[in-house]
Amino acid sequence: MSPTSETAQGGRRLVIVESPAKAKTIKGYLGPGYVVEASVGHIRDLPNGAAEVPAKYKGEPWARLGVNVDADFQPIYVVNHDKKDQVKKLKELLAESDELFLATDEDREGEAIAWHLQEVLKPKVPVRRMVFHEITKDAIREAVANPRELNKKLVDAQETRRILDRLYGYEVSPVLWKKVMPRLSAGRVQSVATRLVVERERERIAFRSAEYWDLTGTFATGRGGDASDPGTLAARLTAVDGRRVAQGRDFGSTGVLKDGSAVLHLDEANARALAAALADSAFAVRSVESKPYRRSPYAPFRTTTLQQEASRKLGFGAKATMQVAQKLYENGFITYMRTDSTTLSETAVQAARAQVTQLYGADYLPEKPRTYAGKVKNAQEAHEAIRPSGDRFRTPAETGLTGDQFRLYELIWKRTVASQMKDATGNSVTVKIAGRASDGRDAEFSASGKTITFHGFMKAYVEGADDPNAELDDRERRLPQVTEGDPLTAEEITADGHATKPPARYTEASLVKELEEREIGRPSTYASIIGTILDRGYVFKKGTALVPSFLSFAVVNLLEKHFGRLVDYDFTASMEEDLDRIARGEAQAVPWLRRFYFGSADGPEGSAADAGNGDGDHLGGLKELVTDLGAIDAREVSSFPVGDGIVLRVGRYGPYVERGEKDAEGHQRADVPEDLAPDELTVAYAEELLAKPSGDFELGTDPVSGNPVIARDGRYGPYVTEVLPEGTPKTGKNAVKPRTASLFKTMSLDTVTLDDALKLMSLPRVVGADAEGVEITAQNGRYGPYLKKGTDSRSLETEDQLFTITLDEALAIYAQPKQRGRAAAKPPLKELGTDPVSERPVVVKDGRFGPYVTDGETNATLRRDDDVETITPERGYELLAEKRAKGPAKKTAKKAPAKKATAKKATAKKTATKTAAKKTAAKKTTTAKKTTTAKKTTAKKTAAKKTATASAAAAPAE
DNA sequence: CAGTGAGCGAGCTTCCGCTTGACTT
Repeated sequence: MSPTSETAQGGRRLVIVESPAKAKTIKGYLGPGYVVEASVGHIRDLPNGAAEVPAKYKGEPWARLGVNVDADFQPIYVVNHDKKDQVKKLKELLAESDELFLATDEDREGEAIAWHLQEVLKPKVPVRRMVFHEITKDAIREAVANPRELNKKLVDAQETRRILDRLYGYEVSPVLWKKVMPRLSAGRVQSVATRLVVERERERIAFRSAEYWDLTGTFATGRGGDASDPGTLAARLTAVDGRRVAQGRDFGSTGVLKDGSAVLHLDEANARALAAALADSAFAVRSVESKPYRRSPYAPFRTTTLQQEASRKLGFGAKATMQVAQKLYENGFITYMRTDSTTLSETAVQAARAQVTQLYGADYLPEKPRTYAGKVKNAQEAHEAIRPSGDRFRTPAETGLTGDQFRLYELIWKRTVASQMKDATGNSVTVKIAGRASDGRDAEFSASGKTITFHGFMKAYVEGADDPNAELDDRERRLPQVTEGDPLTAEEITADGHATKPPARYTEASLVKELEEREIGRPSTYASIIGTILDRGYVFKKGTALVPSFLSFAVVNLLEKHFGRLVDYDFTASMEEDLDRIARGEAQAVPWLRRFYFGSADGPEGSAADAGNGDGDHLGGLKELVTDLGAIDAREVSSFPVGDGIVLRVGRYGPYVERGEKDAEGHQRADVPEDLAPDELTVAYAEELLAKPSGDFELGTDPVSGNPVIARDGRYGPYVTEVLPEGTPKTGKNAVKPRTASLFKTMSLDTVTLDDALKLMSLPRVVGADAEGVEITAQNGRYGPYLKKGTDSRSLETEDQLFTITLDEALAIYAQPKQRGRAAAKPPLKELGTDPVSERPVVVKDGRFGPYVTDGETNATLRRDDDVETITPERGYELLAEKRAKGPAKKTAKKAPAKKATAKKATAKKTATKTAAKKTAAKKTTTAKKTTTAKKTTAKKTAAKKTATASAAAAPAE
C-alpha cells in the first residue's frame, strides 16, 4: 500500500524536517496529501540574556542563567527571535492537517527539536516521529509507513547537555570578566580548543633544538640511466660500525638524545671527517629487501575530513569550505555537509561503482562494495557521508559549476568515486650499501624506493598532506636494479647538517581534526569554534597557523589552575558517556546536574559531573568554584616570567612587559605588540621593548623649549606630552612636570600633528579677568572643555571655544546661574506622563550610559530593544517598576567579600553602606571612567582589538 | 599606563548546537 493511496482516504499530513532543502526533496517523494515544511533548525532555546527572559522570571536570582538551578534545573525556553515567523507558519499548516510527522534528524539534537516542536505547536492531531538516514524515495516512504514514538530519554540527554553548556559558559565567563578582561568567554568546547593551541605554543617555547649531522652519498651502478633504471641512487648514512646514526626522531623536545647509548650522534666535525675518510672507499650493495606495497582508498568525506582536504588542496578556511558546501547542498549537488558519518547509502555505492567502471574500467572495480566503519567515536550518524547527490553522480563537467563550487564538488566527487576503487599495489625496496672508511670504520648507507604497479584508487584521488615536505601517497621513487654484492662507486659524499624543529602550530584544519579525535564539538560547530576563539582574541592567524595570544595564556592559566576539571581534555568525552547513560535510562539528569553544579561530598570520580579539581574526597561543584573568587589571584594568573627579572603581564589594555615593582626605583614597563607570537618573546626582545617604550608617536620638537613632543595612548585616552631632558627632577620640591594635554575628540593619535600638540599644550589659556580681577581660564578636562574662575567652573560647548572664546562671552556665561551639571542642563528627550505608582512625572533623559527613564526618584536605563522615539509611557512605567522591584533585592542578597580598601574610598557613603560594598564597587569606578574615555580612536587599538565598541567604531575613516 | 572640574542612572558581556536568510560592505 503506497502512502499516496493512504492519503487519498486520509487527509492532509504535515511533515516537519530540519532543513528547507531537505523539505523540497522529500516533498517530491511523498506527493500530494503531504505538506513538507522545515523547522530550520532549533526553534526554541534558553534565553540569551536578560532581555529575553520572560517578565515573570525577571528578578529571580537564576534568571540570568535561564535555568532554575534551585528547582531541579528547570530550563526556561523561549522561541528564538528569528524563528517566530517559521513557528507561526508551522502552526498555520498544522491547523489544516490531520496528522503530524516529526521528521527531524535521528540524533540527540534532532530528537530534541522534535520535542520542542511538539511542545510549541501543541498538536491536537495524532503525532508521529519518523526517521530516515538517506533521502531516497524508498527510504522516505518506508519511514512514513513505520513511525515510532518520541524518545523522551534522548531528549533528556540533549537538555542536560544544553544546561551543562549554559551553566559552564554563563558561570565561568563572568569569572574571566572580573579577573582578566570584560567580554571574554569560557565554554566546554572553546576553552579546550584554546587550551590545545596554548599547550602547543608552550611546547614550542620549551623546545630546544638539537643539531645533528649525517652523510648523503650518490652511488653509481656503472650502468647508464634511463627511465626505468636511473643508474645512480642517493643513500643516507644510517650506521657506523653497526651503530645507528642519530636522526631527528632520536631527540627529545629538550634537544637531548632520548637514548644516548643506542645511537651515534654525529656533529659537524665528525661528519666531515667521516666523509673524508670515505672519499676513496669502495662500496658494495650489502642487502636488498623488497616488500609488497598496498594502500587502500580513503573513506568518503565527513565534515572534518572535507575541511582538512579543502584546506590542503584548495586553501579554503573551515568557514569558506562550509559556505561553498552549503551552496552545493542547497542546489542539489551534494548530500548534507554537516555529518560525522562516512557511510554511503546503497544507491550511492552503486552510483560510484558504475562510474568507476565507466571511467576507469572494470579492472579498477573491487568485487564487493567497500564499506567504511565509522572511525569517529561519538558519531551520531544521522546523515550519510558527504557525496555527490542522486543515484547517478554528475561528473564535474556535467554540473556546469564554476569557481570554488566546481573545485569543491570535484574534490567530493573524486573522493567518493575513489572510495569504491581497488587498492593501489606495488613494491617498496630498501637497499643497504656498505663501505669501509680509511680509518677502518664500517659505514652503512640506506636508500628506499617505491614503485606502484597498479594505481587503483590513486588514479582518481590522492589525499594531500599537512606538511609540505611530506610525500604524497602516490609518489614513486625508483631505485636502480641492484642485487646483493654489486659493486658501487661513490660519485659524491656530502656531510649534511640538520636541526630538530619544534612541533608545528595548529592550523584551522588540524585543530578541527584534533577536536574531532577528542570528541569535542560537532560537525555543525567546528567552523564556528575557530571563529569564536579568533573573535575573543584568544588566537590569531599567521598565514594558516593559529597563534595563541598572551591573553589566551592568562585565560588558560586561570582555567587550568582553578577549573582544572572543566578544561580537562577528557571532560567532553566523559560527558558524552554520561549523556548516553541518561539516554539509555541508566542515569538521571537532575542528580547528574546537581553534582556538576552543587558538587557532592564524595562519589566516584571520572564523571563530567565532577566540576571540581578532584583533589581529595571533596568534589566542589561549579557554583562553589565561581562564588568564592578570593583564591584567584588575578595578578598571578596573568603574569609570566620572561627571564632576567622581566615579567610579561596581561593587562586590561593588552599585554605588556614589566621589570621591577611599580613606583619603585628602576621600574620599567612597555607594551607588547598584540600580534607577537608568544614563542618569539625572548629576554632580548623584552629588553628591546623596555628600552624604547612602544606606542609613542613622535611629533617633533617644541621650537620654544627644544623638548621632543610625543603622542601616546594613556589610561584616559590619547594625549600629547613633552619629553623632558634627562636629569630633570621628577620628584621633590624642584620637580618639573611635563606639560600634557588630552587630544580633542576630533583628533586621533595617528593624525595629530606637532602644531595640534603645541596648541593643546598651550592650555590653559587665560581669557581675561572679571571685574574683581579674578582670572578666567579656558581648559580641557575630563568632562570636556570648560572655563574656570577660582573654584567656579562652567562647561563649554565646543573644544574650539577654548581658543576662540572672548572675555565678554566668558563673562556672559558666568553672568548666568550655575547649571547643576550637564545632565540637568539638558532638557528631557521625551515626556511620558505620570507614573501610576509614584505619581510623579516620568521623562526620558540622556545620560552617561545612554537614554534612561526617570521619575525623579528611580532611574532605569532603556534596554537594547527600547527606542527613545517609539517608547510608550507604559513601557517607561514598566521599566521603573522593574527597577524598584529589583533594587532592594540586590542589597541584602550577597555577603560582602570585602575585597580591597579601595572599595570604601571610591564610592560615596550612601552606596558604600547600602550596596554592601560589593567587590564590584572598585571595579565599577574604573569601568565608568573607562566608558568616558572609551572614545579613544587610536589606530593601534582599533586595529588590534576586534571587539570594537560603538564609539571606537566611530573612528574617522582613513 | 597622564592627572583635571561638576554631578550621578547601569546594563551587558558569555555558552553549544541545529538551521538559513537578512542584513550591510
